[in-house]
Amino acid sequence: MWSIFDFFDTIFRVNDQAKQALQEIIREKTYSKNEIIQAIGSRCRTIYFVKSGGARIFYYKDGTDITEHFAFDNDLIVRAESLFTGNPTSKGIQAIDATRMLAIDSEKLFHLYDQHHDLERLFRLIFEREYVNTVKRLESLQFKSAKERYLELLDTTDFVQKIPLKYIASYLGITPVSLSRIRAGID
Amino acid sequence: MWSIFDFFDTIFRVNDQAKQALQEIIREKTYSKNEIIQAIGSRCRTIYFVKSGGARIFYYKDGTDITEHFAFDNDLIVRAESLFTGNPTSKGIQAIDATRMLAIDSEKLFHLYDQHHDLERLFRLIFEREYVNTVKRLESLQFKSAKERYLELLDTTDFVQKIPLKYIASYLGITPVSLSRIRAGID
DNA sequence: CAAAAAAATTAACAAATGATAAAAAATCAA
DNA sequence: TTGATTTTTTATCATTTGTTAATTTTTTTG
Repeated sequence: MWSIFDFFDTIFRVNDQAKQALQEIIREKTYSKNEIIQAIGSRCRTIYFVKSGGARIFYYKDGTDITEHFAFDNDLIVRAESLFTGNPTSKGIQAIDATRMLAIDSEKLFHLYDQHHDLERLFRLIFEREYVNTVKRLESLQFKSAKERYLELLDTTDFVQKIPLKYIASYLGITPVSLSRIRAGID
Repeated sequence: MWSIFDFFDTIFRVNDQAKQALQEIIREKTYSKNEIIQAIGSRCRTIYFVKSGGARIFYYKDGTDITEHFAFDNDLIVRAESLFTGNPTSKGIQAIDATRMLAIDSEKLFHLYDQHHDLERLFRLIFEREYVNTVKRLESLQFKSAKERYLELLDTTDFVQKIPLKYIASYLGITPVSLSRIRAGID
């Protein structure tokens, strides 16, 4: 049977005690389409992995809903600026589809780091990967045109079909109208 | 006398053996203005902390020099997409000014993680902060206007005066001409 | 210091993107 | 299924940013 540990093992194989301890703080949760998983203004104290379905991190800028991040199969989803600082964040998490999540309480996990060096290493490596993804995305936003960014997204992300275009637009840093225009210009 | 450990201690206080082991792999290096510290195309195997002066991460997109990152006093500077993957990167590091750096060999450091849990924790926390900074910058690039981004940079970064405007322009994702226009429009 | 080179500004026009409104298409809910 | 709602597209015009080129200012170097 499939388990998140198959995925963890591809990153770093932890010893059995660590695995057991981690196992004990993992909970499975299900969300319906469009359900708010974590509210805007809350603190990030949960580390989610998408088991099925998908979710997004979003916030409002001048009343406009902006999608900052997408997550699908096996992807991690956390609001880093809160998780790693303890500060509340103006970002929320919402299910894009009917979604099953694995949820890890971050405070419990961080405590386990003291007893299980292996867990600290596993999650260090997981978050390093996430950090690298963020740098790549930065690069894309900094100097690529909206059209380039859209084509790149089509190219690198499976599941694009599952995402409403209005979410994709703000993710790319443009308006839905602009995205329509760009799509119309591609044959 | 001032030491980088004063800074490290504000993040996480490591035990004496760890401190000693880390001390042994720190080297001080000096660079002259505009000197290339790490060449484009190389692998990132060094973690730098700026002791004095400043540096930037840059790359070329369609022949145009783009600055991705600035670092000044006490700031960390690494090319994460290479450091954490082992892959070569198309980005380089250049001194903006006469600069003194503390340089840590990353391979040696990563090996020390096995013997010194404390060091793994210290650097995990350091890179988590850096990750949070990157997320903030992403937010800025995704939906703020060039003028907003410029004002934000003025507001949050000391040392702006030390940076040539051409570097600032590409950092903001705009051309130098555009930046001049924005500056002309501020009274 | 003076000449040369590099950086920054200004101007004029082009291209990309935003804003608003209306129409068409897709989705949702009774 | 059907009417209502939401999403996407299309169109028009405004604004922002890019491009090129010329000019001014600053920095570098002999």
